[in-house]
Amino acid sequence: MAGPKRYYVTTPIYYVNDVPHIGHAYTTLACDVLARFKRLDGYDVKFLTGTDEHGQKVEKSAQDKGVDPQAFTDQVSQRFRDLLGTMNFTNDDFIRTTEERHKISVQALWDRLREKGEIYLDNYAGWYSVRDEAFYAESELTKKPDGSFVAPTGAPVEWVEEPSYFFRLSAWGEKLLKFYDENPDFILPKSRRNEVVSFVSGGLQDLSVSRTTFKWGVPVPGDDAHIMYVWLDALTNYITAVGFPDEDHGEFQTYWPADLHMVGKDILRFHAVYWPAFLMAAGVEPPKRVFAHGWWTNEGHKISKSLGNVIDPIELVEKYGLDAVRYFLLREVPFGNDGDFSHAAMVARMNGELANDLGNLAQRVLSMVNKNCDGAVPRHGDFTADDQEMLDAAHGIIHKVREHMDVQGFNHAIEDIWVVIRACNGYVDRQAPWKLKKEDPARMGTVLYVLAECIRHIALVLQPFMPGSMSKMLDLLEISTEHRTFDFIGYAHALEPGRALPAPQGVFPRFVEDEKGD
RNA sequence: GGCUGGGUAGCUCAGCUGGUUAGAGCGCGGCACUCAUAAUGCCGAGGUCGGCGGUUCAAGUCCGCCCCCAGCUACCA
Repeated sequence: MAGPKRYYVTTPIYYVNDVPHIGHAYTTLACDVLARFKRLDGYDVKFLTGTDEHGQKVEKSAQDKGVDPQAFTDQVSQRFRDLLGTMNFTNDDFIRTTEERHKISVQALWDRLREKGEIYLDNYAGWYSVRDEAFYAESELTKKPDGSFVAPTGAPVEWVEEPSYFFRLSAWGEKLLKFYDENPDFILPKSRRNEVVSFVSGGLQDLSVSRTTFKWGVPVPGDDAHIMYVWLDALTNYITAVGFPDEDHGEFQTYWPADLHMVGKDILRFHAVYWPAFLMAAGVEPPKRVFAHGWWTNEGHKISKSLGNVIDPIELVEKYGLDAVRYFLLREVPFGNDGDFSHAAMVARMNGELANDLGNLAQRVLSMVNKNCDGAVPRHGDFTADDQEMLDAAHGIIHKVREHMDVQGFNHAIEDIWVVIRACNGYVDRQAPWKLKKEDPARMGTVLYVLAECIRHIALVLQPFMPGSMSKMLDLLEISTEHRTFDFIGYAHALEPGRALPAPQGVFPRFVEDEKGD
């Protein structure tokens, strides 16, 4: 092994006050596929997810239910842990901001920033709406005839001042811009990077990093009247999970800086501006990449709680099947863009690509093998140019997929795999093994062998996307579980002629509409 | 308003630093095949490449202006 192959990927920690929805599943899915891919590719992977459990809203929700915040978060964070199993996610750790390890970590980071003079005490002043429990910028307010101001929500606001600690973010603008410049792929996609650069170029103000208006959070060391700002608290989870503040040993040495923080576009700024600034200020290396993905709409409509059209990932899985959903979410849309979830599109992908292209390919090939080759991997003769070309295409997929995965180009990776799947179907028709059966049985064996090898490679590279289904497909080829990493790509580990195979079973059934239609 | 990215076949989109008849998938039409999950393969249908003007021997591909769409324009997460 040349150099350490390690990969650290994170999801945001999800706010426990939310109910898990498709957005959460989507973010974590992308990370899961990357984590699985890297593991199969020989990397030592750490895949982290978790829950953000502090803040005023949580405190209030707990109060409303008459339970203490810790009991409340214990309960609601479970919903996020349940989703992991439903989606077949393979996180290596699950962090909660209410854990002791995290409190130690955040306070250590705070002390570090304080010692370096990056945090100072001052007053936070602004227009506050008691009704909305939020501060508003003056530009957001509307002036009423009587001279008072009103929030965008229509709520009255008042000018309030409270003591607060501030982080000297204003001092980090130039350094951030230099960092972005030296690390052009730090923020992906490119369009998001532009937005962030433009935002930072516009100048930064110091950031209020403590609150005194509620208690549910990590206390500021040495000043219990203050609770740490939720984002400083939340972002730190990424280093807590690798053992911070112990930077000299164990996981921190192995995994930090993280290779990728996967986030939704709504929280890009926190990850691409505040977080690297906090870290640089504390003398800790920033992560290598932040990728901001897009949002889903539902049948063309924006998703919102008030519209009641929130998509529940569990319902999707029950209706379409887990791997079909995993496939759809990463196939349908160029990763980074917004996408639309629709029943019609889902069924089109399921039937057109999974059932017809891939499922049927495996079924037609394996049925012929089962019926005409004594139910065993066929023996093959010399390969023709056509055979060779087909095999080369199958062997070569990994290179293209790897390139795409390294920039989170999931849909492109899948597209390139499908090019080979379609080529296989074309090869089957061209070679017509059902004719060779009568004319040249030995040649038929060679053709079916080539196809079985192609299916093996296709299944290998698709494992990260559809682990359950590809496991079945590899079972049909009698590939042992130890022979399913990318080390087994190529001739050296080709199928062994004569090995008995089980009777084929369909891996991707077609989706049939109910009589009623929905 | 400012900044950024877009407007290419019915739909979703590729088209790198300008150069032969503008591509893919889906959908549609026709043909072939019958191993397979009413699956597959082949062929085709001709889109003023948002509009106008310009640079060039040559422009979706560069420049200018205009129209339309989306995102960003700081401290709820």
